[in-house]
Order: sequence, then structure tokens, then C-alpha cells
Amino acid sequence: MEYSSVEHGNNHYELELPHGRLHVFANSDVYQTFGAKVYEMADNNLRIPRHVYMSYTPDAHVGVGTCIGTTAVWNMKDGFVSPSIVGVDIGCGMRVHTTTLHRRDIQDRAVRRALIEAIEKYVPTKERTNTHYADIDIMNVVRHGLKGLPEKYVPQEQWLTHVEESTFRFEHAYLEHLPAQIRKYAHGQLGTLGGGNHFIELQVLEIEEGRAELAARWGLFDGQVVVMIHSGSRAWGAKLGQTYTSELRDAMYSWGVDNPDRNLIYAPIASREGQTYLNLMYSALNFAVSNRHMIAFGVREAFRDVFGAGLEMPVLYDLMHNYALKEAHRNQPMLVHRKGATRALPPGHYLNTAAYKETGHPALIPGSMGTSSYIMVGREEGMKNFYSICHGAGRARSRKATKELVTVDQFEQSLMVGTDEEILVNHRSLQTILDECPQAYKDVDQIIDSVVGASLADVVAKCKPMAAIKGV
DNA sequence: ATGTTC
Repeated sequence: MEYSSVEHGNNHYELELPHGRLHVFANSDVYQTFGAKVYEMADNNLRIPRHVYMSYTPDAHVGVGTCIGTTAVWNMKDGFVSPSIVGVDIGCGMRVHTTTLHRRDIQDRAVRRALIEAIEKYVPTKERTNTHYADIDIMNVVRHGLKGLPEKYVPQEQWLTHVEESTFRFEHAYLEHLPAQIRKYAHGQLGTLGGGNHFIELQVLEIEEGRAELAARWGLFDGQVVVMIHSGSRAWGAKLGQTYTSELRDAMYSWGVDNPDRNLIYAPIASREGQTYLNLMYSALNFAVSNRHMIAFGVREAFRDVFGAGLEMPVLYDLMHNYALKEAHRNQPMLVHRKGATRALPPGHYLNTAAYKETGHPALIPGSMGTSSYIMVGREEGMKNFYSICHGAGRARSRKATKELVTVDQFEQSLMVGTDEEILVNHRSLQTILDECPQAYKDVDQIIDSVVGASLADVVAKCKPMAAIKGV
């Protein structure tokens, strides 16, 4: 594929692909790692008519239909919505809770082991087999998000306000078109972690130099113990994604729409099919934010078992990296798809939730197991990328290739097993989660350097992992 | 990522 490119400096490249313009944000080291496949994929996405904007963040890598690390924007009035550019794990996102604990309070591995076991008791990775949360009406949750949860599951008022959205509003009449069987696992899966790259980590903060004031305003301090959660909408979103990928594929066929990639699915926002997907997608976002809320509720129970019932765990923030949101940009209503891309709004931006209007909100960026995660804040210059930054390190190689390349021994070494610095894991053997080892991912520090160098966001704190809980 | 199924 032939294309020309312009280097703007500031880790910003502009590529003229056959079907349109792609912006790439990466430092030169990361930029050089992008192969032909990600550009081919971008070009297929650029065939979707009337796109306003498309970009890759430095964590971009090949996904189904669309690369993970894509921001893609259409005008609401004549644009398209794509289940492929939302991704299969609708509403997948990050959440951080703070504590008053200091690193020294969990340095003892017996304490960390107790926390891991307590968390596993309250937060299953697959589904609950007991009758917990019988008073939660799952249809209320998918309609109203956090506001559909009984009050007793809201430990502090700020659990409802320090989130990207507490309720994603949509036309509830579309619930009539929910896939058959979608309710089957929903209740038993609320407040459960899931598998793959999803995790709960105990981390310790290192406040970035010169950022103590903002950190303090957010309730963060050096050496603080925090809990980072990465999970999504479980089977609810997966089922919706599958069903509507297939329905929209049929519609594309009937309209005679042709794309070289038959895994790239899209429909006009105004079409019946587009509207059905878009509305039901918001039910998955409500499930996802409520799922992370209930996971956090379980983590809080676990911490109280270990440290006493006086302990509170305020939420720092909860935000997503797989969705399509209606946002006003350039005085126009736009549909902003973020597939493995995180919104990072600057101080004062109107889209900020009230609690973070003045400072901008924390943008939560996970690393990989054994490497740091980051808490960042957006910059005004981020406007050039519709306020999107990376969603994490980004995969460097497939799960299969990772298992062939990396040994359990190497994985153990990267977790410093057997030393005082060991990062504890809930799994007895690392073999089952070998495809989640740090070697499967790009170097997160290079990704963060790319984002900072592009003036999209700044680092507020680095989060060092002390213990990790993973599903399979 | 997901539950189910060859």
C-alpha cells in the first residue's frame, strides 16, 4: 500500500492512506514498530464514508476489524457507528480506589496474601454461585447504571459522582431487542472480574515530581496504597457485540456495502440497525460501570476483613476505553469511538464530571503485570486527538506467540519471585496466565513517553504493583 | 473477552 506521511514533531505523524488521513501519536522508537498490517487495517476503516477523524495512540496493535488503540469520529447527523470500532468488550475500563494505608502496611507478604484471599472470597473471577446481591435488579442496572443499584451498595456518596458517567442514558424501548438468553448470566456475573487482561492490583503510588499539589487535591500521596481494577461488561456486552456484529453484517450485505475486511462492521447512525446497536451498547456501559462498582464493593469488604471495619475506600475515578460516546466538538454533535483509547479531559473542559471540572479528571492507564501503571491528566493540546490517549501498554505479540516465546521461569523473574520485592499473584502456577506476562506487552514507559511528548497528557503518579489478582 | 461447542 502506497502512502505519504508528514512528521509534525511532537510525536505526531499524519499519514495520507489511499482512503483518507490517519493521525499517529508515537515517539520515533514506537512509530518504527508499526507494521503494514495496522495501516492496512486503518485504510479499511477509512473506507467508511464521511469520517471526521481517525487516529492511533502509541499502544495501537491489530484487533478484529479495527486496531486496538483507535479513536474514530463521525458527525452524529450523517455518520456511522461500528461495533468493530467499539470492540468486543463493550465498556471495558479502569477504576482506582484510594486507601489511607502506606506501603509499609502491606509490605509483609502475609498481609498481602491475606488480602488476595479475602478479595477472592468476595470477588469471583467467573460467576457467583451463592445468593449474594439477591436484592439487585439487573434490568434496573442496565437501564440506570449506578443509580439502579440499591443504596446499601453505595458506601459513600462520592462513589456515584467520581465516575465518567453514573448513568448512560438511552431509549429504553430498544431493550425489547435484547438478544435471547442475555439475562441468563447477568445477575450472577455482576461484581465479577472476568479473564484475559482483566485484573485487580494492589499498587503503591509514586507521585510525579512537581505534581504534589494536584495529587494532594485528588487525595493522593507518596507511598499510598491504592487498588486498580480492570474489567468490563462480562457476558452482557460480549453477547450484544456478537449479536449486533452479525445483524449489522447482514444489513451491510443487503445494502450492498463492500469492505475488504469482512470483520469490519458498520451502519449509518440514523439506520434502524445503527440505532438499535447504539442504544443497546449503552446498556452494556451501564452494566460495565456497575460491574466495576460492585467489584470495588467486594474489594472494600475484603480490606475491612483484614484492616477493620473503620476502613473506607473512596473511588478516585472510573472510566472506560471501549465505547462510542456522543460528544460535542467544534460546536457539532459527534460520535467518538474509542477502541482501546482513554478519554483524558483537561482542566476546565465542559465534559468533565463536576468533581473534576477544575483540575481535569484522572486518566487511568494500566501497565502489564510486573510493570507500573499510571495516573495521568489531560492537556488542552489533547483537543487535536479528541482528548484520547492510550489505554495501556498495548499487546506486542499474540497470546499464542507469547506462550511459545516466554517461559514460566522468565515470567517469575519479571515478578521478582523469591525476592523481597516479589509481586504476589493469586495463581499457584503462572503457566495458566503465561500469555499475560509483561513480555506479551509493549514497554509501557515508551507508550507513556509518547503520550507526554505529544502533549496529550501529563503523568501525575506512577503506580507500582505489589499484588495481582487475575482470572483465566 | 465471552460462553459454548467442535
